[in-house]
Parts: sequence; C-alpha cells; structure tokens
Amino acid sequence: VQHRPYHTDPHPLVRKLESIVDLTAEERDAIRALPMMVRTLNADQDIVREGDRPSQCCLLIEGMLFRYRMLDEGRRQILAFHISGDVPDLQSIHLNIMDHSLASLGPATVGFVQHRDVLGLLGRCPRVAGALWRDTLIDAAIFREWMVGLGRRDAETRIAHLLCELYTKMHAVGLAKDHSAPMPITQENFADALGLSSVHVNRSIQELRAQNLIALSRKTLDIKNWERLAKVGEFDPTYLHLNPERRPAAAH
Amino acid sequence: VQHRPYHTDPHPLVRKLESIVDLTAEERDAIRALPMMVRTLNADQDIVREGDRPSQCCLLIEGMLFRYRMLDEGRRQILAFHISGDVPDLQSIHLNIMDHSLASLGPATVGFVQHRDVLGLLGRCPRVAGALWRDTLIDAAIFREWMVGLGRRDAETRIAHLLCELYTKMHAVGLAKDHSAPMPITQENFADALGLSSVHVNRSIQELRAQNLIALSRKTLDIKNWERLAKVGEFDPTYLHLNPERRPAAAH
DNA sequence: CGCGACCTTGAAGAACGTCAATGGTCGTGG
DNA sequence: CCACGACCATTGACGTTCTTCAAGGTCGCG
Repeated sequence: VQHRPYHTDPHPLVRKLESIVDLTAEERDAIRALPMMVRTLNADQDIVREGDRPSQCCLLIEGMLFRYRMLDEGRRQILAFHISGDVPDLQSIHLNIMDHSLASLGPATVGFVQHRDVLGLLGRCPRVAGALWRDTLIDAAIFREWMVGLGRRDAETRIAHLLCELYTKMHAVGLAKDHSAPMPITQENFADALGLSSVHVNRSIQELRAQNLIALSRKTLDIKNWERLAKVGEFDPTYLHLNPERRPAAAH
Repeated sequence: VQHRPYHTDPHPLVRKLESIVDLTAEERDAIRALPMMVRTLNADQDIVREGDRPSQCCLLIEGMLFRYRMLDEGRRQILAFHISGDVPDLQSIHLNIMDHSLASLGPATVGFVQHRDVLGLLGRCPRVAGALWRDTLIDAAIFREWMVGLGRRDAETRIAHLLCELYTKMHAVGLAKDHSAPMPITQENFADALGLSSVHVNRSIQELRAQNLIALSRKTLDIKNWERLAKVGEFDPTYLHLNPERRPAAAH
C-alpha cells in the first residue's frame, strides 16, 4: 500500500471527460491540478465498504474496479464494473454513507481526491460539474439496463449483453479496439454480476463460443462476430449515451 | 387531456424537497413560481416514451407513475415506481434522449415544467440544485437495491422488500401512516417490476398473507407485522438515505 | 513440481414459467 | 336494482431454466 502524488499525462479523468464534452485548457489544468494521492492495489482489495463515510473520492487510473453488495450465506451482487477514468464513488460527495462496497478486480492503480477539492473544482468549472453530473446519470442508465437483464433476459443473453457493454465502454475511451479488450473478470465475477451461478455462466459462455461469437480466455475477450453477438445480447447502445462516432464500428 | 396552470399549496415538490433539506422562504417561492402546465391522466397512459427527446420535465402531483422498458414478445421490465413530489424524468435535462418510458399507474395528475425554467431555478438556488442532485443519486441507490433483489433474492423476499420500500418512501413524505398505504399496483405490475411471472407473484403474496405479514387488496396495503416483513424482505432502509426520524417506527 | 485459482463436467433437484381455465369485484348502463 | 363486461386475482398441471453438489481438469507461478 503506497501513497504518492500523481502528475502524469494523460490524466485519466481528462481523457474520460473529453469523451463526453470538449474541455478548455483551463478546465484541463484545473483537473490536473487536483491534489491526488495514488495507491496501488492487489486483486480483490476493498477500497470503501458499505457503511463507511468517506471524505474522499476514488479516481480509477489503471485496472478495473467493481461495486458490490454482500448478503448472508455468501450471496453477492456485483452492481457495476469500472474502467480507467471512472470515479465510482463520486456519489459519496452528496450521500455521506456508503450503501455498497468498492473493490479492485485485478491489480489496479487509483487516486484519492478529497471531497473539498472536488467541490472546489465543481464550483470553479460548471462545465466539468455538468459533465460529471451527466456521467452519474449514465451510470444510473447502466443500472437500469442491468435491471432489464436481471429481470427479463436469459443467461446467454445477459452474458452477451454485458460483453458488448464492456467492449463498447472501453472502446469509447480508447482502452479497446479491433474487437479485442482486456478482461480480468472471472466467471464467478460474471455470475455475481448477472445473478447466476458460476456453473451456469460457464455453460452459457460455452454456448457463445460454440456459435463462434467470442473467444474469452484468461485475461482477454475477442469478439469474433460483433453484429451477431449484439443481436444475441439484445444490445442497443442508446442507454450509454455516447457520441455516435465513439461507438464500435458496425462492421465485423 | 387538460392543460392548466397550477398554484395550489402544498406544492408537492416543496414537500418532497423538505424531506431532504430545509428550504428558505425564497427557495420555496422560487419553486412555487415555476411555470407549470397541469395535466390529468387516466390509468396506463404514456407520458414520455423511449426514444423521445423531451424539452420539459414531469412533476408528479397526485397518483403513481412508473418507468419501464419493453422488449420483444411482450417482455417488460418496470424500473421504478414514483410518488407525489417525484420528478421521474429530471435526467432528461442532461441526457437528451430517453432510454426508457414513463407512464401513469392509476389515474394521476402531473405538471410539466420546461427544461429552461428548471435550469433557471437550479442556477438561482444552488441548495435546491444540490437537493435534486441528491435525489437522483438516491434514485440510483434504489436501482442498485432492485438489482440486488433481481439478481440474488427469491420471489417472496423480493415482494416483501418492495412493499417495505414503497411504504417507507410514502411514509417519509406523509402519504402513508399506521402501516397502511395506497397501493394501485396490480400483481402483473409487481411481476414486471420484480422479474417474475404474475402467477408466481400471486402465489408468493399468498405466502406472505398466510404468515399474517400483510393484507394486500385491490387498492391498499396493510402491513400487519412490520418487523417480520422487513426481516423476510431483508429490508435495510440505509440505501434510501432518509432522515432517521422519517423512517417508519420500528414498533408494530 | 506442486499449489492455488480458475475452469469444466455430470447428475439430481428446486424455483420459477407457461398455459389455460375459473372466480371475484367493481363500475357502468339498461 | 340488476346484469353485464372488464379487469384482476386465483388455481392446477406440467415444463424449463437455473442451482447445487461434487468431482476432476488446466493453467500459471513461486
């Protein structure tokens, strides 16, 4: 567990926000000037836990994070996966108690920013505030889409949909291309995100492989047929509210 | 379908926001001064639809609304239920295309406010803006809680949880008391909200009745044993981020 | 080379869905 | 006031999807 300041380009938050709005030089500088303590995490380490009252937010620099809730008897629901540039606990600025936990998926690098510094930035840069506000609304839209899957889609469709979503999000910020994406998510993680057992996830993934839609190995996803995967997954990217030109190409 | 201005007390948005923050007289006046066109709706009428690009927001004055998404073959997922004082499509200020639809559950009265007027209010009253932001974050917290239910709870638990949530929300704004609440939600609505078939909802409700936890008839819910219902439903109201004193009394 | 983490497989059972018919209740119009 | 229709709740029989349990198998890494 190390803590150190961070001042390297490209700043992940700048990259993320510029996929939503164009920033002025001043706005970019204001973001880069945010005091941030950097910390390196191993796999499966909690960052904030349900019940905590954090005084800082967490910016994901590298790796993936996930949010989750635990129930008794080991039942777990994963609520979201996050990629570089996300601020998964931005809500803690306005809701002082955490109603879920946040942890690293694989090894990850995060930066902590004090709430007061974030609030200062939001006050000084209304357009940045707007972009972050918009981003939390997109988060909520993703929650809704997951609800649709959890409530009304079968296992194979849920998995295909999630893979399309993850690829699309990574593609939008430049973390994936050519229908290939880093994928440090185990089948048990998928199960907990999709409300399934890991056994059934395994069998459903094999279905997708058998149809030659994907290759999904230890740490990477390769989409072999984007259109058909999107069709099987009932994937319509409207809910991600991306710029059209940031969506994956329709062609295989 | 009628349209007329609205100037009556108590203003539902004032009542709702005062359950979150205390408002000054100026803030109350600013809200009451919002130009609003009132419309009366029958049951099951769409207000905005997936794909629309609205230029106004909808304030629910009386009755209940719900948000939903349709899939093919009649599959439907209800995403949220809303009560008086809610602004279910506030997000349309920042996300210009609707990714889901909004409709009335029973007969309802709503007021439409132009985006530009809402934005004016938010600019003039930062604390109102903060309260509304907080409210959309609570919405997102409710989505997460529903994801937990859809993914990891069985039918009986899901229903009990939803009933606890609805009663608690209504209680917080004074729409329910004495463990009794208006409930214009059909079993088919419950099914579409909980990711179940209406047949299975029916059988699970009968389970709850048999344990003498609830009486649920045409239009009202009576909770006969709050503690045990909350226990069966694994209900912990933390995620609603209410003032502690606005929660239902622990005693039966 | 051995250990731990993850993936894969088979068999049996539980939870939930589907289909189809019946019954209740409420408002409405004759 | 009664009869009707619409909408909703209820019931039974039967299928399907998914879970659980338990046992290997594979891969990477110290």
